[in-house]
Amino acid sequence: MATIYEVSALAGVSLSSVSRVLNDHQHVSEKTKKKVMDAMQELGFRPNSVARSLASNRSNCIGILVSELHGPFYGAMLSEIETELRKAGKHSIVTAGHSNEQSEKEGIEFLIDRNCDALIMLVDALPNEYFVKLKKNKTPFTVLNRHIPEIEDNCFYLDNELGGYLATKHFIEHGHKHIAYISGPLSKQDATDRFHGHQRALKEANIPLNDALVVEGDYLIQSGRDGMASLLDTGINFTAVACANDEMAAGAMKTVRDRGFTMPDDYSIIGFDNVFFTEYLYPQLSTINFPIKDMAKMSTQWILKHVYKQKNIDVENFFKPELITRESISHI
Amino acid sequence: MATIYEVSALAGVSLSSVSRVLNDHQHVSEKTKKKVMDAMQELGFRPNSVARSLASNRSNCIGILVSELHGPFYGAMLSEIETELRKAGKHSIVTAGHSNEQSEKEGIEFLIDRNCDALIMLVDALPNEYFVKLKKNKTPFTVLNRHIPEIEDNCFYLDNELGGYLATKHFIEHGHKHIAYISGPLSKQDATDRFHGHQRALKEANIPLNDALVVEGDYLIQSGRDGMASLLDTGINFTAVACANDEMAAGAMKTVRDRGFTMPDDYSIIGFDNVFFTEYLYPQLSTINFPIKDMAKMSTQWILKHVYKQKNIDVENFFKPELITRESISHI
DNA sequence: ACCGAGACTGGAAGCGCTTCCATTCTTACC
DNA sequence: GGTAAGAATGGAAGCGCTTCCAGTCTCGGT
Repeated sequence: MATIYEVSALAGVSLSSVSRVLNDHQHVSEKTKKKVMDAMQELGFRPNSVARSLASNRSNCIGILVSELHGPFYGAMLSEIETELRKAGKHSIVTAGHSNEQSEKEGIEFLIDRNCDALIMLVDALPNEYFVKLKKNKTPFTVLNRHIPEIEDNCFYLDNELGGYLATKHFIEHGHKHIAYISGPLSKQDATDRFHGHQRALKEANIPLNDALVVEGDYLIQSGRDGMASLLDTGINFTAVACANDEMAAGAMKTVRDRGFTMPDDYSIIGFDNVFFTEYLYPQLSTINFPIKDMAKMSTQWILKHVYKQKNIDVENFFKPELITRESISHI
Repeated sequence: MATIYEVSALAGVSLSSVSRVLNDHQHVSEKTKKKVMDAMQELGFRPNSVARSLASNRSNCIGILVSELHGPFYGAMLSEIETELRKAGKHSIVTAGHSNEQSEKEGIEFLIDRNCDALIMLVDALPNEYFVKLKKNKTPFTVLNRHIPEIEDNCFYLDNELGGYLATKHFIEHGHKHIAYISGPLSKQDATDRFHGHQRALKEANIPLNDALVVEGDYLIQSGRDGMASLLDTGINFTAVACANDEMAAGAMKTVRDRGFTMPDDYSIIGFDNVFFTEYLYPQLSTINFPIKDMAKMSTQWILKHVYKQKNIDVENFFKPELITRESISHI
């Protein structure tokens, strides 16, 4: 691979000049610019981005840390960020944190050590204080699906409580009074928020919360199956079940069908997130939309604005969930 | 961020010694090792990986190029690779090629320019010759889901023809004689291979191929819906439809149901790939297993063996598909 | 013709690390 | 005690680029 030296030699100009045209600096005459371009062309020169990054302390790379690389939710997010970044001529380096404090930390350090210009993170094990401290570092960052009061501007988050409320309220409006709930892991903020929304809707309708009708899952499909099974096993009468995410809803639907019941006649179900496969399910799953793509896009806008100083960018940190009505809920 | 200079000063040893302990070289006494470690600890030193990479021409990073960052198929692959790599203390830099020749090429150059030690690619726009040429470069690589005869060792691929054969043969064994086919984009090798398998199974059973019962899709769900609709609209009698991937199968199922038919009684359906959501569908989709995780894992093993010289690694390039029987196929 | 303000260009010092080479220190052994 | 092989260390030259600084050139204005 040719280096800038060879280009400079072939073009008959100095290193600095080559560097200047490489970086599109002002104060380079058209003549030398052309000479350099031709030489680059001839040599098939491609700048070594590692060297550039070392010398300039700039990488044009954004580090992305998500819990997992698979799954509909993270997939949508990654894809959106990558697309937006590429439009702006930036690149993404993505790594996974596996919902584990140690490996989340390693991931962040890895990205910083690779000289990323900024970070976009969606993680759940690291505590808030970590991010508050991290802000003292030089690498700017953004946090998704999390509200950290001390660094609000860096956060992009959804009103999860409202989402939970909307879901259960929708059931109530359809005449349901006995509503079960399969929650996410209550150690996570979004899970508790969603659950609180559920409780608020119940309270508003003067329906007491029946603890026996609440089970805690882990956001994975199996826990939806198991959760629904144990709900059914209680023998308590209920007609609807709100799930804290779509995966668990899919699991619950499976159990309902395995037990010989139908949906939505015997049981109405609602999910949360509105991931792509909710439309493939039968019946199609009503759910709460989590505008992850919008949030992902917005967080890259934030970076374009704050890190690369692009103008005319408006940033919005707070997002509202919306009810998506499909076929999984019946009137009573 | 502290540099190696400060460590060397604090520890009272030379730069070289610090570097030696950093790289776990032989010929460093326990004493100086300890001094250096302590100094690093005290300064919270973290090596600048960009500088290391520039100086050593090694990055401990593997570049990964996939068509898209979302989707069940790529997600599974990315996740598997990242996990395997991390186990070996390596990192991944992932980028997307968007099934577009230009941007695939850019992606590859980006990864090479970032000094990746090796590449893992799953792309479909770039022609075979590109990879044959690429092999002359210094960066080793691996290609998934593609058989390029000239560089067979670098390829990890599935017997797609066999998969197509297995699917249709399964229908035939269940008494189906009128079998429709929704293919992938026939410009892609895997799509034509799968289709050829379908044809072979038909031929073997002395069933003539009815062109009117073949539609070409693009592997996306909508084309499954549309494909099934136009199949139904032909008015030709058929009882089963083989789809070249699961997404299109999900789309086809949707159309079947929208038209008021049931599965598997009115129509039997089979997919291809065995992505995670096939189990969520109703009826659960029978399909052909594409061992993408195994292939992803194997290709990282290849890299560990050839790039990082790890021993005791056996590499297998060729994978066999398997039939997964679930609920979407009836006997006739 | 002269001056100064920019425009343009080149030189050279770094960015933070690795690694080759040379030097010094140990140790085992005769 | 002397020697040589090998272990341990330090010095210094890069890796390929950016960027500051200083010097040269150009040109309009007087």
